[in-house]
Amino acid sequence: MPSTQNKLWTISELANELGMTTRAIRFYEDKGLLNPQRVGPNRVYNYQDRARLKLALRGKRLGFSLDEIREFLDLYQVDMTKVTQIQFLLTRVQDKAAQLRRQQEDLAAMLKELELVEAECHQHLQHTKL
Amino acid sequence: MPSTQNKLWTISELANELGMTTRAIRFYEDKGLLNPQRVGPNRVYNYQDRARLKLALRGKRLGFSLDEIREFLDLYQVDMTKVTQIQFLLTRVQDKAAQLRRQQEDLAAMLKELELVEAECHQHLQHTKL
DNA sequence: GGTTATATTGACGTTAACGTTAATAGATTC
DNA sequence: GAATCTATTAACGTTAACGTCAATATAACC
Repeated sequence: MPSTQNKLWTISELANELGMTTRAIRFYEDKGLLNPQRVGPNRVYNYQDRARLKLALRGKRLGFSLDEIREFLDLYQVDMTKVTQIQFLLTRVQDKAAQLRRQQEDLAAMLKELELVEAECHQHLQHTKL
Repeated sequence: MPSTQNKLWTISELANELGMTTRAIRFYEDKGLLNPQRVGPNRVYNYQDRARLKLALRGKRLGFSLDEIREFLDLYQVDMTKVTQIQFLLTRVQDKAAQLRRQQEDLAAMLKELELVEAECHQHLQHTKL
């Protein structure tokens, strides 16, 4: 039974789909974000690799460094049978979440100010129309 | 009548208060983010300069480049008497706002996943306690 | 079987955002 | 008035995140 999970991608297929270069993908591998299988010398990416890469790109859009993104991705690699590992994971997850909530506040503040400027624009344009 | 608006800062005062280096502040000036008065050769910052710098730091926390931050700060420098300038400003403000809303979605998604991981942690820890 | 397409590693180049001296000058302190 | 503090400009150094060749190998096409 062929599942969607069995699909495989070449490096340029992934690069095209996700709007990045093959160079960047290899660079991310150097930095420990990915670890695809090989077929001979060639890299081959599975569904999980692709998911990790997408998560990485989201991290980039949010302004995180590749080091931070690797830390983030590592949160999904923890052995959930070992209690000490889970406890460590928990505190790191909570730290990251707190950081993201601060970032949400920054974002909200920035948006609020932009909306003020927008309203001001509309006002002035209304005035000149009269 | 002395207003809070008349207060002035030296470069190292600002740097200390905002948790950055004087080098960074001068660098931001090179990039056109600031333009403080001078007293002799020395820079002197007023309330507005300080506000701009704070906005810049918020932009940094959100992952924007100094170029993007300058564009953003320039939105506050528009002559609101000239209709064409207002119209141009309006579209740029709306573009920026749209970008921030996409970023909000990314943030929300990331937080949601972290909260899932957190819940999973709690579950596993509960199990081992029994 | 020669060209074209796609892959690899390796190495050097580039841009952003500062850090880090260095050399200099005015202000303050002892 | 010698030393210390704070400021300046200028210049070179550094790290991250890739871009851009170059040399090479395999696969696919005609």
